[in-house]
Amino acid sequence: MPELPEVQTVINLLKAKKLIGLRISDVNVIKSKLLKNVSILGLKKATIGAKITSLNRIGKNIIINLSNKKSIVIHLRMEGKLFLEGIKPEWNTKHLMLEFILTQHKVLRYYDTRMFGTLHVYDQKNLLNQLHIKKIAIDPLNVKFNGEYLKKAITNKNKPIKTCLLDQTLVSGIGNIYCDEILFAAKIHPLTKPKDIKNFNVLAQKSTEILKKAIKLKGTTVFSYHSAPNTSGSFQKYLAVYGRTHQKCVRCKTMIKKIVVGGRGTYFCPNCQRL
DNA sequence: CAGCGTGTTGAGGA
DNA sequence: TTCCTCAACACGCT
Repeated sequence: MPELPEVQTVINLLKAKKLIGLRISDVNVIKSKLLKNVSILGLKKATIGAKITSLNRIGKNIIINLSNKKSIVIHLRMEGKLFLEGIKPEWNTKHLMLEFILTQHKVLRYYDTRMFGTLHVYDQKNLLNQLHIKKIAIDPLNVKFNGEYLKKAITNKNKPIKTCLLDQTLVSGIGNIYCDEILFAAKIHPLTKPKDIKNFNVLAQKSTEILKKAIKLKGTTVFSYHSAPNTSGSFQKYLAVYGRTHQKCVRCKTMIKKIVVGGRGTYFCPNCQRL
């Protein structure tokens, strides 16, 4: 379920395992469905021989910058996993889609059960002009993100606040789980229309606060998320509403309700979060 | 066996 | 044109 904290955790772990500085010596494409704007040959030409120089994140996208001024952009979507391993795979290879063979006997492997993930290759100088990258809004960790930004971005929208927070072109990084947690923390009903929101500052603060805490805890492990083999997050211990249908609200003991908003399962406390 | 799901896109409707 | 909703993607789990 990688949302911003899980994606950031993946990046943090890749850095901790010293991915930066390694050179790509070969590429094995097992399932080419992952490749979106390059052929297998194109990917090989663009990456073999290049050194990995830096890693960063745009919204939920992982950006791998190379010494030849190319960037590999990976989006994990629902179930993607990007692990830095040794020669021997440390995960079920049934869902292995791609391998970057690296120096120092390391292999960067991409696994994806549902094969929804995407990989693009761009020239670094063109990266920010690519439509699907350019349209991604700032995330709640950005210094420019605050109540005023949020108000400006969403106040004229006519869809539920929950749907707005999930729209990556308005604010990036938030997914279904943290969205419910943020709205609970801010005491806002998920169906509230943006024009009825009184305190955008609280909403913005809670967004930043919750994502930061989740990064500190290496993300949330529910469904199948793992940031690395043998590495789970622990934020799930702090989930206040997500997945807690028919359990008591941690604040007021009212039963948590589940509804569908914009096609997504949505958990909230009918007492703390009123329309 | 049927239904559900963490994310995003694009088709179609208003 | 612009905004919004919802099915579809592919597979494992309950």
